[in-house]
Amino acid sequence: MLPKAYDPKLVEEKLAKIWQEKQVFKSKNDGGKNPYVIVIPPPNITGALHMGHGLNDTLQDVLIRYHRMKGFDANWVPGLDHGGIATQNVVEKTLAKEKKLTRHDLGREEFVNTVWQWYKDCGSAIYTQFEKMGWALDQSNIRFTMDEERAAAVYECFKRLWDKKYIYRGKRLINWCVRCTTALSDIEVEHEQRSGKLWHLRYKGADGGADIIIATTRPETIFADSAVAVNPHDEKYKNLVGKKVLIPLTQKAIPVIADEAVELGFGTGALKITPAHDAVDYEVGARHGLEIISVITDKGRMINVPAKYEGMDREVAKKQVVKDLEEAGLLVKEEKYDNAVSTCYRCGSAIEPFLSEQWFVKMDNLAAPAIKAVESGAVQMHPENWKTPLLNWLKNIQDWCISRQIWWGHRIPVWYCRQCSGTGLTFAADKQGRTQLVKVSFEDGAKPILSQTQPACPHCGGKDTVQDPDVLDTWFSSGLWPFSVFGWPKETPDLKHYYPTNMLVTGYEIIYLWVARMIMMGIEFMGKPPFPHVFLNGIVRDKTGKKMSKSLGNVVDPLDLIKKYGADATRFSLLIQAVPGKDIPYGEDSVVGARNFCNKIYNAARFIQMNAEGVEGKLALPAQNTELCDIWILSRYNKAVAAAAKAIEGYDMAAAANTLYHFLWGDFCDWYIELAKPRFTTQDKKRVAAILVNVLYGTLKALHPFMPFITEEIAAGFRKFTNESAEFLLRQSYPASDAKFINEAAEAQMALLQGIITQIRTVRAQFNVPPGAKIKVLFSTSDAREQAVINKYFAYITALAKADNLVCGMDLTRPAQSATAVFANTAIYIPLEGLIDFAKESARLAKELSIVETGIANRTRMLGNENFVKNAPAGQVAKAKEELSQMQLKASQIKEAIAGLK
RNA sequence: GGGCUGGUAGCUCAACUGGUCAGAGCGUCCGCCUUACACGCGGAAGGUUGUAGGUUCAAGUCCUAUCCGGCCCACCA
Repeated sequence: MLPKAYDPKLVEEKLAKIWQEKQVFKSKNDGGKNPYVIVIPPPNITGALHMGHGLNDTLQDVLIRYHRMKGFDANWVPGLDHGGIATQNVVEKTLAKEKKLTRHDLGREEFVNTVWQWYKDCGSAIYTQFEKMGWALDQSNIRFTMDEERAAAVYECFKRLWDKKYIYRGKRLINWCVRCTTALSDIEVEHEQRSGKLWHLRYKGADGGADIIIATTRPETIFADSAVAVNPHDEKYKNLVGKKVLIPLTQKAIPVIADEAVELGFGTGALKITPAHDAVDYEVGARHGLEIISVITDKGRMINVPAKYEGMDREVAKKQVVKDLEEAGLLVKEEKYDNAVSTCYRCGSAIEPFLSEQWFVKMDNLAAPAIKAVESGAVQMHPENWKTPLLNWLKNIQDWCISRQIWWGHRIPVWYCRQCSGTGLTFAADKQGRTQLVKVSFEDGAKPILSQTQPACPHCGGKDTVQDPDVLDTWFSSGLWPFSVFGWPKETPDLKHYYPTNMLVTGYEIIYLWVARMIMMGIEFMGKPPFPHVFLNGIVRDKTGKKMSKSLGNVVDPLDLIKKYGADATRFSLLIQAVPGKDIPYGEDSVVGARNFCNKIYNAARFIQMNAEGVEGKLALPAQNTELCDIWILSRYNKAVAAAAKAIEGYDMAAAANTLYHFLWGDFCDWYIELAKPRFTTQDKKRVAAILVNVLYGTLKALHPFMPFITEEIAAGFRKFTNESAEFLLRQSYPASDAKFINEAAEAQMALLQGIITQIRTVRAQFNVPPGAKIKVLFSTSDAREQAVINKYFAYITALAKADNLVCGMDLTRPAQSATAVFANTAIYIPLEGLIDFAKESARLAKELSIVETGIANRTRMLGNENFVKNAPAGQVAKAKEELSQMQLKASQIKEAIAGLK
């Protein structure tokens, strides 16, 4: 005898191993089957997987397993992302915590080695999680964005873009994170409303001219001011344009200029122009040929400022400058002001607009065909409402800053010669006398060397070449993922067979960072978009709807859930809430519910097994069935399976999971199994067992993509009754719905019986009839068909409503001392001598009556409205008529019952 | 400033192209250890579908306005 409760621990670990050993997840590129391909959004190696991965990858797993069972060569390509800045930050933090070292203590080479070691540890932890979650990922086939093949792809991509002159180096004002000390691309910057202050400062007129008051949120940058700008149409300042004013604290004279960028009416109408530290100012400065003065270093410290402030942190300097301005009487006003602060998406520090030399990719030519692909529907977003934002982004695309001043990542494959100037490099000695790369310029025909490994200089033959110190944006390599995973640029058989992929499943928060880049790169290098469909999943939030974050302490760890409830329950709890595109508020109660469902499946199987064991041989589904509940369950089953498949194909996993959940728990367990119980002692035994086994087995297959472990485990025990030869469900076929089993008439008959049974149960509960007591019931109907059904299936009512001595006839009289219920056209009389509470019964009936009367009134009004009769579809009118007559009958029966009470 | 999105039972969410009495899970209440399952069984209570108008024979579903959330994009100091 099996234990009463399902214990996932006993099966999950075992099956996860067997699946890998027997290579159940391996795809076979042998031309036999159509491919169905999904490349995994490679998780960053920044730590353990979280619930977001749990959802995202489980959705992919459902699609992969479903298509595998549908006969496709389903290939879910596993892999990891090196994660650039994010990973470097994590490793640096660990290093600081564990060894009190910085990356500079280790030096670049040693640090990079440390990260590789980290990758090994963190990576293998992630692989273990893949297995524990039951994801059908072939572990022998893992890719990593930094492995050799992917590095080759990155190099090839860089080279081709360089050759097309899409990649260039330029001095620009870029987004700089002073904590990570690196440049970021525009989309790596987040905007956050922070409460701050707006200071009004007095800039005195030079040579006795008028003063100007400007408003700024960044007083510490006044030392970098090159001008004060006003709107050209601003009457107030018209006479001042061309004059000079003095920067407070330094008395440096700067011109007053007119520029449209200044908005009339905002603040004081005058804007200090600081080209080196503000994007707008940079443009204004360019238009007016202003001097660019940097006063903040890459670490966020003050430089080129009066000695007093030199070396101060920018935030400290801000306070000091305000204080000094106040003392100098030049601070006119200080007001509260909320403004959007740009922050680093990796560490949250305030971004500093920073003038520096960086590598860029020119994007407009890459975006154009991607726009076309999205507009034409060659790439479709699900849900569709993301199409517009994606298009808007592509249409307003900015050049992509791809260089990062960090150590972990693909090094920019550009080399310079230290022996000649042919590669565009200028060197100088720094304070310590080390030779530093100071300036790269490809003007004057200088050409750098593109190479993955150290080359000799093609210009002078010198061997003293040095590689560009920067690394590429981590998204540069992930943009190539859908084809780099198949070995591109090599023309491998896999590349041919599996590209383009069928589907991308990812979160909407990385549409621009990743999805858009893949589309552009795929078209550029492969000639085709990498996938026709993008399925966007929501974010898993905590149960109050907040984003899960370590700082809030509301993070749920999938591994904990697995330990407590099993992987199937963890998966199912996510899937049943996975409405396309919607965020999921996640609480532990949902996984408890899913765990209970697992137990329900297990126990249903246990029960069926107990009763099927005695039966010899196979249990084929009977071709002909005459018993109502058999016909009914087969009809329900075939409908459920069809609905589940349809929902999966529409990416509505919540609908699919719900359908199967309710079919199995409701129809199958609550009704069919209960009706089956008494039949085990009759001639019907083998037939019932056969239907139970087959419907259960089919349902297990239908559920397998959702809960792979428990379904595999149970199905394995039942396979001997079936004709299945394949050992694993993944190698068996997804159940097909067979229309010949769908029987609306049987479902209607069964619905009548279910309704009647429920009515009787309600009455029993209402009047506290002892659960064991059998009660007599009379059915009085005016409908011959209903009479026939009830008469024929007395047994169902006896069994499920604990009734006895049933009598069914046309228009019977209501016995005294009985409770009355009405279902369809049948009145149900339950004699309850001594048990009945007349007041209670009267109240119950009155309530019932009022509901029915509302229904009657509605339908009478509808049918009395000639526009309804004229305009509504004939079916609707007939339905209303039918309902009206039934309700009228019901009302009269209830009235009669009320009148007869006593 | 532009765009997207949501406001449905105590909670979390469903409801296909407008058409039964708006559903489920959890929670609550009542009764049950009925020989698969108390991680269970049976039953009940609970909703003017944010608000105000409109279109329609018919609206949670379409339109307008409005209030309250959430998100994304954008160079207003």
